[in-house]
Amino acid sequence: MRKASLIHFARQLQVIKSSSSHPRSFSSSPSSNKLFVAGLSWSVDEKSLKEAFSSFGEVSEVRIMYDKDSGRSRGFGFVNFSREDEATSAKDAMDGKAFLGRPLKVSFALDKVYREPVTTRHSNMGTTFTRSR
DNA sequence: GTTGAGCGTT
Repeated sequence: MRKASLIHFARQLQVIKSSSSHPRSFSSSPSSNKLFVAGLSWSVDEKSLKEAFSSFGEVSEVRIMYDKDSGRSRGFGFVNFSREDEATSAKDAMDGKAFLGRPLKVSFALDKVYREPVTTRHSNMGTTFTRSR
């Protein structure tokens, strides 16, 4: 068994466990406090997005992806809430709603949170080869 | 001065 496979499998298990540990509050979707927000206007920054989502709960983190070259917004970002019900209500309220002229597309974010660095170790005689992705 | 579905950095 490879290490990367174990990590992937553990992440899958965590999603299933978080879903099955709350049988009653299961709203037919992998609930999370992280929201994926797309359909943003090009001129939307993090502060305006946070101001828009702060009315639904306590926003802990807001990140908008900007282009490395031009520095302009790529039109999507992420909003972190302190509670899952806040994120759920915010998604339910803001999804499909217009924001600065464009219809917003809000959904739960995927757990692309930790990307393991590409550690290519040339040990002696190929002792340890750690390839990720 | 542009574009328009999507799942991101340490």
